[in-house]
Amino acid sequence: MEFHQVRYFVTLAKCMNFTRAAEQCNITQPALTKSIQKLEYELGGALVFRERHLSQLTDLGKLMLPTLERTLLAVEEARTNAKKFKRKKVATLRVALTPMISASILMKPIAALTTQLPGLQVDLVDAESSNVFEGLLSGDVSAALGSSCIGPTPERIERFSLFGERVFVACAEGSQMAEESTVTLKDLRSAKWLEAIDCEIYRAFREHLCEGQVAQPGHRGQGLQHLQHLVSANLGVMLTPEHAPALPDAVVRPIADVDFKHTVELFVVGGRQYSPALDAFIKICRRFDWQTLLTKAQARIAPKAGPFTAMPRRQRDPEVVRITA
DNA sequence: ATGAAGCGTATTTAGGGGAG
DNA sequence: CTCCCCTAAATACGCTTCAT
Repeated sequence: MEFHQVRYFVTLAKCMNFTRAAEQCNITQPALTKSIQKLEYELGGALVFRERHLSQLTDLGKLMLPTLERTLLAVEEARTNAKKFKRKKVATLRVALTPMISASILMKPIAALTTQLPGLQVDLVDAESSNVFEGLLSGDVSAALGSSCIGPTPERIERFSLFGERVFVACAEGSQMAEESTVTLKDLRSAKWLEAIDCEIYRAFREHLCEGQVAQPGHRGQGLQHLQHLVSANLGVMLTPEHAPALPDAVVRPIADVDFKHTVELFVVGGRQYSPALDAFIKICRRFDWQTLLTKAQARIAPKAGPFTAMPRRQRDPEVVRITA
């Protein structure tokens, strides 16, 4: 079955006149007749009762019409979309963020990207650490931002380091923990601990530093924002990366006895031909001045948090644990 | 180069309707 | 009732395009 046969039949079904249908299809009447005959032969029965002024669809014709109309619409829609895609009017770039990566860091890169590719649509989606690579490999997302804490990647995943940063603790303004300029692991062990679900940073912090002792799980959330609201309501404390914007009712404190650092990385599938949007996105992310962005983030929280380097405390643990993911 | 498919022109076939 | 004209659909044949 050919597409033009479908088009001719649908046109014929609308006007029920071979000559007029042919005119509308910009062909001659014999050409239309032949096409309809061929379609009828292929479908195994007449589609139209030829009765001059009283021509009408046969039962088979009536049965076929809705399906063939949908086919025609689908093909026309596909053609339109293909044309738009060629003109880059509806291109989409789908980027996943693991739980502790704030979308705020992507605003300037996305602005730069849409300047380069007007009409580009960017979809930002949440991803859990355990299935972010699955999403990349299946093509569900084009790129992902996550932490170096995520560990080894599957063979086909390519990773680009964007910037290194420290990980702090956020607590409610006015809470006991907020009174000190730094917090200790001991403080954290006795605090109500808010945890991000399926998050590589939390996993690294718990497994490598605290040997499971910190976790007195309180409430849990799927990402930064959920936990930040819980912190603002003084329902517990959370880990927060340096780049993350803080809510007004929360303060950020360095962990005195832990120098917890990680690297924010960009993940894509290697060996694939990148779309123009993904190619541009990778280049922009790799060239972007992340340090300026981090400095601004530090300036935002510094007045409350004090200096980021571990501050001497009256009763601090003797040894500073240093871990860099 | 060749064959298949699509299409166009010219012609044929078939039915409806009006005039004589 | 018959003939003629008009309209609609089908057929014959040839040309063009395209894939192999």
